Amino acid sequence: MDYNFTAIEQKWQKYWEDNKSFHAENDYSKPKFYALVEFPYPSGQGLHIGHPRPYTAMDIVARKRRLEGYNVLFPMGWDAFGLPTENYAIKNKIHPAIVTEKNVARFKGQLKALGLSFDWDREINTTDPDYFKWTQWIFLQMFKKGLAYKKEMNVNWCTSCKVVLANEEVVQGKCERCGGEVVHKVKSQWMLKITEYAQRLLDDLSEVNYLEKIKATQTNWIGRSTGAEVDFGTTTGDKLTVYTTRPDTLFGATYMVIAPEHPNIEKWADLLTNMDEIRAYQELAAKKSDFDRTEMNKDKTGVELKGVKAINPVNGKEIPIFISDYVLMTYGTGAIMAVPAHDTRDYEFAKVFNLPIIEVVKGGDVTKEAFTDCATGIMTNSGFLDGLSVEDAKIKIKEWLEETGKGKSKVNYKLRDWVFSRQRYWGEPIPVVYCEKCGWVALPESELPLKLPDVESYMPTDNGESPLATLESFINTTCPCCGGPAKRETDTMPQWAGSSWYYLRYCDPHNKDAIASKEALDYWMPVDWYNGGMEHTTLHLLYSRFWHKFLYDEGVVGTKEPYMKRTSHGMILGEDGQKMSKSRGNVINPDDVIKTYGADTLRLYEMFIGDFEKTAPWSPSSIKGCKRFLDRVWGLQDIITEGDGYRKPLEASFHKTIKKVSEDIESLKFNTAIASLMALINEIYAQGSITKGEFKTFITLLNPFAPHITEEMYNTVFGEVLSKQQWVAYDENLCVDESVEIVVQINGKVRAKLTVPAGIDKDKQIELAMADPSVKSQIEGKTIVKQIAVPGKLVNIVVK
RNA sequence: GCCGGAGUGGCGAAAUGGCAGACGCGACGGACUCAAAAUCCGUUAUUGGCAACAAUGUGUGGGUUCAAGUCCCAUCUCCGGUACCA
Repeated sequence: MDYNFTAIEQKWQKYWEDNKSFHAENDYSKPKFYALVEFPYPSGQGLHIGHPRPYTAMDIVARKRRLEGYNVLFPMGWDAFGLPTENYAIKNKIHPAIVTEKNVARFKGQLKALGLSFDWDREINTTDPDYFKWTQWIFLQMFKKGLAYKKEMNVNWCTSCKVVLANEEVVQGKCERCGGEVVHKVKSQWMLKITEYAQRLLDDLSEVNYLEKIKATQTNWIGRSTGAEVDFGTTTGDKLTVYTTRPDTLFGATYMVIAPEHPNIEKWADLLTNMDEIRAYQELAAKKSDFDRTEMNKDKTGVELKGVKAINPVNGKEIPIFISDYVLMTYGTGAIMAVPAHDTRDYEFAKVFNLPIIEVVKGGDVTKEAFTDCATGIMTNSGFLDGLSVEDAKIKIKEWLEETGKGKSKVNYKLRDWVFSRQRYWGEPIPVVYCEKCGWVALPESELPLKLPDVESYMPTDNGESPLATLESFINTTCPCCGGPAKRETDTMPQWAGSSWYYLRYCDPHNKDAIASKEALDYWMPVDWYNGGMEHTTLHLLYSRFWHKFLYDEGVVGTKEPYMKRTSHGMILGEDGQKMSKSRGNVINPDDVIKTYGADTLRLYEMFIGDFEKTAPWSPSSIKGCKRFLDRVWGLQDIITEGDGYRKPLEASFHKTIKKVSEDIESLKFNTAIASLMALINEIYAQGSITKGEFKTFITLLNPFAPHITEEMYNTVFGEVLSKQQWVAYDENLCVDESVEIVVQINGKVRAKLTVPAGIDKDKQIELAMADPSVKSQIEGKTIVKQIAVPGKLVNIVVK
């Protein structure tokens, strides 16, 4: 009963392509549905076996929506700027655009072989100048609004390759490519002020339907905290401002710590008597990579600033100031008040440097450890706060700070601005020039897109500049503002740029005058359902929400949020339960699977493999079960009989299965949807035949999962094209069998099973249970305490 | 440390508080075959029993309930993310 899947799949893929079967119409009167999957990075390795999982899932949703009568937009494109292509180009001295073209062709062929119902007329590519023109345009709008700015930043610098590395290229403190030592180096970088949108990015999570874990991850990443800024005086007459979430513990502040990079150190240089020691510590801290700094976690180090003291504003006491690398310049004010009694890090530091520890909240034992879990405690040793609860003390001290002008309430975020520069070739050029007279100036829009020039080598320069920096003809230009000589920016944008707005371009991908037409955006946006990897939650997903909100403020888009619903899929692991990798030798190639079993089987198996949201190991033997199922489906053609409706013994099963499949697709429970179809086909084979009406329903339900075989079979039997038909309906009333089996429990243990008519009421059910001979004998001579009945399910008789 | 998530047969996994193990894989037995593959039929949580059946069973220990894989408290292990964030 094997079927020729290769011929059938090629036939229907060609039919869909020739007939533009999945073309999203620009008919704005129809109800729309916008289904989106993350566009892939077209790597040289070709499609990974993990790619079809989310793609098939959303393809199923898209196909079902079309059958339900929606105008569906389900597009695909290429996120093609990026490092692997550039590294390949460097190594093989070939233009990255050529590598990209080759990789895209391969990926496209592979995706088409999966029978995914993308609208290929809307294909986009982030490296296409007609596309990145608008990426650059958005950057310019941000630049004009002051959201893009230059800043001196620490970057990762490989001392061996002499290049700037992205964080992803730094593995365990070493360069991913050469294993060389990676240190920090200060470079001027373009930054985007995502922090300006922190509160809105947080607030508007309540308006979207994302998985809870996605919301939680974004919330934690944004990291809002409330507290106060407190001004400490110093013996120099300057003030030193700290941020704290625990202003209530101000009386317990026995010393201060500032970041090694804190600007006040330079200011006080003349007063400090141990400057040599301080300098040495600063150098040590600067040399440390992020890796070393976290490794050094255990032992607190630091140096006291001798010659300057701070004054605790609440009691006028003079306290010492230290520098230590556990205080970060990038968070809060780069300075902290240390309350060793109620903060673990401050406690450790105080122990090392033998500093006083004053308990200000009762309840712990501060001679042994810091008492941090003290939200319900009572204040002590705290002057006017004594006797108050921590909660009340927070309010009172904030009032005091505001009244005395020594501080104020303050909200802080962990979220930091987005480092937007890359000293690389294969990215969008940043469309600004530097003029001695006018500073940084935006290119006029008429000069967009600013294309990448051809260069000799794609290798970054010796001092870490982009390869573009070697091209005098590219760099030297005139200032759009004053007409004088100016130099172009040679940094390019990060890979995240092109993917931050790509979903908008799909709405109107060939528009020459705008990102997309207003009508197209108003009709298609927001994306109704966006599925993608959890790993993009704090980067791509957050970045694109940020850009969308900016475009909303600019009046370009009409919705506050880009995506209404966001779900996530689990990874597919190797047969050994490990991540697939060449070195482990557990990689499965989708081309091989399609050749052996066909695309329908691959799709079905990836959906059947387990809970869509969880990781799942690949199983070469389990996929056979899915092929076997499709062979059995193919065999239905041999047992078709005339007839329209559902025959009695199968009627309830059909209605139940329609319901189950319809609902399960909506909640991503593809595995149980398929299981119910398998159960149904077992019932059909037990009957020995299937009517045309039953066949139609079965084939339609299976169509989103296995589109090729179902198109072929439908076409053979009915002479029509299934993807143009309608989804099937069920009748809730007909989902119940005429009679059902119930269990009779005695004291919670199953003692008998009865067949009763459906729709039976409680009393009747109890009556029937009590009449059962085996039940009768088992409760004989005992006292009935209670009788519980769940109609259609069970009876429980409690006896003593 | 903190934030997520998960612990159920030989394996992948199912179960609105109501028969634990649907569906699939594998294994075992049978049919077809000269034989094998494929296919079809049957069995398959564990223990005891020829059997009807009984007892046990969802990481561990408690609890709530007529009834707990599911709810509550505690605890262990694993996976993912994140981390001197004041």
